[in-house]
Amino acid sequence: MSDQAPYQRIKESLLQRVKSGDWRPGDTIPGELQLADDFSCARATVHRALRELADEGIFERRRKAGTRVAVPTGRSVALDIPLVDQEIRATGAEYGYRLLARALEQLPPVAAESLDRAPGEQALHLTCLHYADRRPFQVEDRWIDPGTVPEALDAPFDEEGPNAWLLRNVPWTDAEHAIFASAADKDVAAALSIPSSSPVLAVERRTWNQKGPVTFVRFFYPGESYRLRTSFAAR
Amino acid sequence: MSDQAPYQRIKESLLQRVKSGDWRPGDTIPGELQLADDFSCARATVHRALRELADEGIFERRRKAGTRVAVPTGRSVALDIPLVDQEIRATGAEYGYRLLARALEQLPPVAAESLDRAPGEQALHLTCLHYADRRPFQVEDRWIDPGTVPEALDAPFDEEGPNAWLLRNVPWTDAEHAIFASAADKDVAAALSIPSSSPVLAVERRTWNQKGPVTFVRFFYPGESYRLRTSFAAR
DNA sequence: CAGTGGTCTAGACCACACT
DNA sequence: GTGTGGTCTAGACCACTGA
Repeated sequence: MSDQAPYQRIKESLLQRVKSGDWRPGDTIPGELQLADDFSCARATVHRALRELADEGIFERRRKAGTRVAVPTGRSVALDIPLVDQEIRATGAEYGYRLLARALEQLPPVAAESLDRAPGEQALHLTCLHYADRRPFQVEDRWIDPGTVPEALDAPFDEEGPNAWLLRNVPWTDAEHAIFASAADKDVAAALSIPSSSPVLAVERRTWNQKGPVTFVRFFYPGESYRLRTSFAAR
Repeated sequence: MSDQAPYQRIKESLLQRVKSGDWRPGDTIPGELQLADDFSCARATVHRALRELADEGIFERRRKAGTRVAVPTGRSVALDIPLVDQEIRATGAEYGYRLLARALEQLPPVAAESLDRAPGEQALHLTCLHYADRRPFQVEDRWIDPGTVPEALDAPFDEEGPNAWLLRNVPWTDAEHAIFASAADKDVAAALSIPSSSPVLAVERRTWNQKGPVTFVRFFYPGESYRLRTSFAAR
């Protein structure tokens, strides 16, 4: 269990030199040939360690100039946006689901734009509530494009959430996310059992597959009580 | 400009097969030797393409079992949390900075815990406002640990924001982020020129270096008007 | 046990960017 | 020009795991 690949040991060793302050931001570190000699391995092995650390933002590499320690900025953070049911069960809580509304409706402007359609066109609108230990955890406000996903018109969504159904039936290939804060409107507040216009955290997702826009969804969480976190410090 | 490395072309080619629906989630794709033959290259070249796509969550690989197309879940999203001034200037707006408060104060419970200190101990507390085109864009509420960063006690922070100062003087090596929504308290609301208890998006960051906790900071953005976005769809 | 992915090596050539 | 990183190859051995 203490056994790992050489390139892994080299990565850790190099990272340690950075974390310990031995190498500071801006410093140029030895070249690949030098390091290969130090670690008694092939240049390709050192190269892989350096490349991966550069991908993680630890180093900056330039031909001829060499490899330098990057200045840490608060950049790219890997955020996990897990499936609700898994997220809830992971905390040990009991997961519950309820369909609040399901109807063919005219697309409001935002949803229309996201699905690349004209406002007023019809789409399947779903409102769902996800519970953790019987307490409201998340409200899901979803639009499904009936052009791309005609099968959805026949799905009841009363037992299984649309997320799980879509993953099984209409896998997406592209997605975009946005995160923002807003004031809970009447419906969201009622569903979450919080005062109207309380702050809520909104996670918005648009997905596509090869046929076109699949779905536009907003997840609302009660403010303060829910946090998106970075699983672990990358560096 | 249409020239790229073989492993890149192979990555795109494989990705295309997934995006087009040629290979669907759960499908097992050909083995490395087969693909190496198809693409007329060494197995290592194909291996790199497959490994990177697996790292990106497109494939799942298991010895003996082979490589399969992964079921897309809404998982790990790479979020950019850029430096405020760069973020503002990137939009073409003029960046402005103002120090609102600077004092040695007793740590409130949350900040104390983040800095791994007892509540009531003293730390440097800064409140700053960042403007885009002379309009309030972000409020920064920061605590700096005077044990780890004694130099900060001598820094004025009246011209330069603490973020830039810290990056230059006390690079961190580890960081944790959390994102949540909250109601603007009196001070934040006043600074951002929004009604009290309006929703704000909060980004919280704790950083460490080899000496210990460096800083605990919360950035507040007006709700609705600010969004954290994924730069591009990974898949 | 056999097949698949995981890794390493030694050598080679190339592309870029400093000097 | 020249040194650095970027990539490819051919071959090898290993480790895991499904049949």
